[in-house]
Amino acid sequence: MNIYDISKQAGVSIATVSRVLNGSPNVKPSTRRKVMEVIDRYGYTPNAFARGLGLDTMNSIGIICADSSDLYLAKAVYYIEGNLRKNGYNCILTCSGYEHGDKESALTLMINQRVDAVILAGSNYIETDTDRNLYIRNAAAQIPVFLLNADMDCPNVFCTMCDDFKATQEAAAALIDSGVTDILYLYNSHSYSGLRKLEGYQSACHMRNIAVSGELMQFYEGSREDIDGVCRFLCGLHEQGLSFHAVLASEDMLAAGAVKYAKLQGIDIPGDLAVIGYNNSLLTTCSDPEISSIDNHLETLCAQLVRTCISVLNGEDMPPKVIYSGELIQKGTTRLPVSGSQK
Amino acid sequence: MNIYDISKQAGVSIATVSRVLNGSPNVKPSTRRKVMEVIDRYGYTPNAFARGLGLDTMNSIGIICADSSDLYLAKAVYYIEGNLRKNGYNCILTCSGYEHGDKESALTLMINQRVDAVILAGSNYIETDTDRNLYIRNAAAQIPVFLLNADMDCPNVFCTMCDDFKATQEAAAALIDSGVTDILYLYNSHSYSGLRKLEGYQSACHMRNIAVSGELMQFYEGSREDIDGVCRFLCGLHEQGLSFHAVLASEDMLAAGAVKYAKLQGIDIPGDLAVIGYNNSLLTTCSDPEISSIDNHLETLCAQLVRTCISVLNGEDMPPKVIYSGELIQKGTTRLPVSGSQK
DNA sequence: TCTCGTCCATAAATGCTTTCATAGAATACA
DNA sequence: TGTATTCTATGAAAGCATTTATGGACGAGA
Repeated sequence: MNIYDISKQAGVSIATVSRVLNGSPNVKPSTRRKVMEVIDRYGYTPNAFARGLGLDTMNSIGIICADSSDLYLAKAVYYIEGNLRKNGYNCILTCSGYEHGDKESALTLMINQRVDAVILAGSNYIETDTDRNLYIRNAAAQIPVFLLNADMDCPNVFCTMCDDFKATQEAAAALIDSGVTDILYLYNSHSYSGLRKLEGYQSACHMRNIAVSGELMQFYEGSREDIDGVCRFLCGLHEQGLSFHAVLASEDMLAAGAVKYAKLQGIDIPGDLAVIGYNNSLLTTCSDPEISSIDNHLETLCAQLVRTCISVLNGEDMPPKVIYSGELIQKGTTRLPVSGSQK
Repeated sequence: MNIYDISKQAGVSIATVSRVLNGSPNVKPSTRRKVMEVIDRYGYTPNAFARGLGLDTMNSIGIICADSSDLYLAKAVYYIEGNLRKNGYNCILTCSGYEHGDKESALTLMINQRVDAVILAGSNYIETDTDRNLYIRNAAAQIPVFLLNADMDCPNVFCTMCDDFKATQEAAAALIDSGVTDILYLYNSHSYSGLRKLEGYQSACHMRNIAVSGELMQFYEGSREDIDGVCRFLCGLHEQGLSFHAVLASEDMLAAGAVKYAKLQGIDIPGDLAVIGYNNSLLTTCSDPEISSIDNHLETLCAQLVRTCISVLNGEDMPPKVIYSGELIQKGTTRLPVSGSQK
């Protein structure tokens, strides 16, 4: 059943059927009714491929993320998909993993699929070595690229992000102001935002005239799901005699590991160890005590990102960067004066 | 840059370019080289829409789930997407929410997008009122439909599931055998698998000659993210004087709430309260003590589902149902003899 | 010389959108 | 009231970029 069949049944040309289908105003009401009646009778829906060929779009947008099962990225995908759907777009999802080459080929595949735009969810697509971002520049030469929580200067690349630097800096400063000078910064990603957070921590130390010790910046290499691994990792540091009275983590799961570690060692939280996570995810309320965490307003970020995306696709001029602030949500693992989260 | 341009540059016809592109054997090696060279030089990739029109497929498969940010469904989507990608398919993701009408329209949209097949991830697509499953039957009349963790008898519908009934039954039986006769069954979904689990609980009670009390089967209506809400809910039951020495939950987040409740009330786990969750998700290791949980081998399920899907698309005859067993993973919230998890 | 196989070009088919042209109706003007 | 002008509604046909069925040219083997 194609547009010819419908046109024949309705006694009009295919052009008229097409006009009816696409809501063109130049159709006599009686004709429209006649055509609609036939369409309904046969339950006809236009062939999306043919439509795509003619219009050079199928209204679909690619979402690439490293791992959509990650608590944070899963939420990002969910919010992005929902907003896109409301705007009449559908989403092609690909998980690229964390390997550089795989990220690149995922992007190429998307472009070959002729998506209208591509969204890279998660900052690990941007590297500090700018040469390695070349594949994104190449992609942006073909279709608009939207980055969530990453920053890059490139025409046709639009960034929507949280100021992770500032949020971490403020949190660290608040910890220092509360009297803790030995904050362990714990992170598990060399991604763009991962590094920005690290810099925020360092900056706070500098501002407060505290020496930044390499030992107090620890990189956790284990799986993102292995909370016990984090716990063991911290126990190891403990045994080596490393002393710290706060853990500032780049991700909630690391903070959850820190809480476990403290309990195992009989360390009082937040009395003897303050813990701050990042993302304010479900994990923070599952832990005991609940974990204080920096919320970077993911839902807002995603809504804004999609808004930018839609506007760009509509040919509007859009700012290349939109930056939001993060906010420390205090729960059971800190006891800081509230000003810590204010700007 | 289209296939005509390439054919002109290479001095062959477009048919030959197409043959080269699609790896047809009937091309002289020297011709193939010549064409490939031009293709590489111009970085030509065939237009996916035109290809789709000609072949009536773009090798894409729809994944519909209620909420891809849910811990469990996010994993499901991740595993399914990964397996499909390995097989050369790409995924169009839609989150339908839990409303009946929205589920139906999501499915219709997918079909109009001309996906090759559609995967419904999560059992809430199947309802006990079979009339309400009509939309799935209609969909299956057009393209193959694959259900994860749900059961339905319908041509062109293929089910891959865990035997949630048996897994819950065994867990409940093990609890009873350990001396607990007042098990609170806590659930938050009337979905197919939600009900199967409930029946498993009831069956175990029957088998062990324990009266099934309506009060001991509690439905939690709150958000799937509100662990504290579950805690409050249980505190409420406690205050009403309901007595129970085990919580068997249909989902880990409910179990996490139960653990919180016990701590708040000073109830010893697992001594005075055993807790069993379902899905064996990240939440189980975040909680303290870690939560014993039924693992339904989601990764295996998804791999099998995709295998079935690919086979069906290749025209192979496939069994309409594949059923796996669940397994109780004991952690800190139970102390049962190990045989509980064996069949 | 006939047959067969290999390799490739021509052309039809896929199902839409859209431009262009035009018939007829409606309006303007004398 | 008749003619010129504009609008409205529609059809014909030209894209869009592929795949594939058909058949022809050519060379090799019998």
